[in-house]
Amino acid sequence: MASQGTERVSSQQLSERLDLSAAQIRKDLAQLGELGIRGVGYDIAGLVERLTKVLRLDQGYRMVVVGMGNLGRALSAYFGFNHGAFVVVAGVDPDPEKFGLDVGGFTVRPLEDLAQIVRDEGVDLGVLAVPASAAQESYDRLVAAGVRGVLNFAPAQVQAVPQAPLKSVDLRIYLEELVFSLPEDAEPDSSSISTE
Amino acid sequence: MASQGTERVSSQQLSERLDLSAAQIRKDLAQLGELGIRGVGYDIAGLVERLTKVLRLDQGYRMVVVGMGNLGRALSAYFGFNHGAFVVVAGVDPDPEKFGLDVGGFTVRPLEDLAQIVRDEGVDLGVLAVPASAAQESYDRLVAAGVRGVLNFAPAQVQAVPQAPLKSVDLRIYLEELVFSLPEDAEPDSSSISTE
DNA sequence: AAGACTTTGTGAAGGATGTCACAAGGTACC
DNA sequence: GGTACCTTGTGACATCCTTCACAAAGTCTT
Repeated sequence: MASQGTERVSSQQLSERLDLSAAQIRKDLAQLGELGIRGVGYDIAGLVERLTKVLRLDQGYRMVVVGMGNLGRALSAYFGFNHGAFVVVAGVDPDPEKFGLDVGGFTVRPLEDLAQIVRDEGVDLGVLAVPASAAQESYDRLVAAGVRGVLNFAPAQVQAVPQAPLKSVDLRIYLEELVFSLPEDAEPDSSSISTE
Repeated sequence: MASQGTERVSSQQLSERLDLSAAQIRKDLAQLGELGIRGVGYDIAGLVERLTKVLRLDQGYRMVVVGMGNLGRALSAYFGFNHGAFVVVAGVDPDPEKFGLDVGGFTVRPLEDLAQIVRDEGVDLGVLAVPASAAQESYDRLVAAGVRGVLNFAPAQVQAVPQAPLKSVDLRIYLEELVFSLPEDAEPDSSSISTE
């Protein structure tokens, strides 16, 4: 909305866009202070500014991607092209054949250089795009190198420490959620689920 | 657990693994019928079987990936290697330079062939790995071709029809959630959030 | 400037969700 | 077989979250 030049928005309009009730939106936004003006609505620029600050997106975050396979390269491109608060500054891999490979923006460097890269580049966050078997070790390396948080795409249980929060994203879950939301075409045994 | 040969599990053990209360797990599982045995716990094989059925993962799902850029290829590999309920059977792209490109398992085909591919290959689901600007059109094409559901990775608002549910995954959200969970090192203006 | 119309912020009510605690049912060991 | 010990399933309770409804506050038109 802001990029389209709109100046104001009502909770009613937001509710339609976000598929929430208008009351819900007002309650939520009121938590951040009195952002709206009665009879008028919310100032979009003001909302963006306040939310950006509350979500801590008013500062930049520098990231390193661990694992430069298909997923690692895809994530680098996905996050790297972003002109927002996030920028991928480096990618590492244990495979020597990948060293020096250009992935648009930077070249792949050895996993061993991780600590040095984090220090030199001022890296804040790590992204795990490694096989499940290497997830825990990679997380530990990132923490030892000094990152403040880690986003994990490996389907593995990783034990985290409080100094470096871990957020895991298992893409298969979304496929499972999707098939569960599918309209069921004549599935007779579903009656046992929806008991009262 | 099943692949490790464990036979039984208690709600207590599950609660530690899943970071939920034991009572919560019992309440949830009890919804699916009396799966456990008092004094013993839950039979893992039985749980897996019941959950697989309830989540509708007892049937296979064939998928086509639209957009064979970095992300499309990564997702194909990610989902395709999966020996579970999901398998990627084809990938399409509008760019003629990509036609015939081998991405492990299949070769990239023209976007125009989509309808035919869905018909011939018995495709159930579509995966959108296209730029945001092409998301809506790609969704419409998938629906016209006859898929039953779509998983969208483009950061765009896509209007869906009830016959083909849409699930959108915006990877940037997870970065934002991660930074929000970061321990705040001396942020003085956060006091206005946690009022009372 | 007065009245009709909007739209926010918010107490109160209602609904949904999670926790507690215990009876019922099962195992294991002597 | 009896006793001590587990563990599930579940009503009752507590807590959290959402919706409702309306006063307060602003705009616009005449």
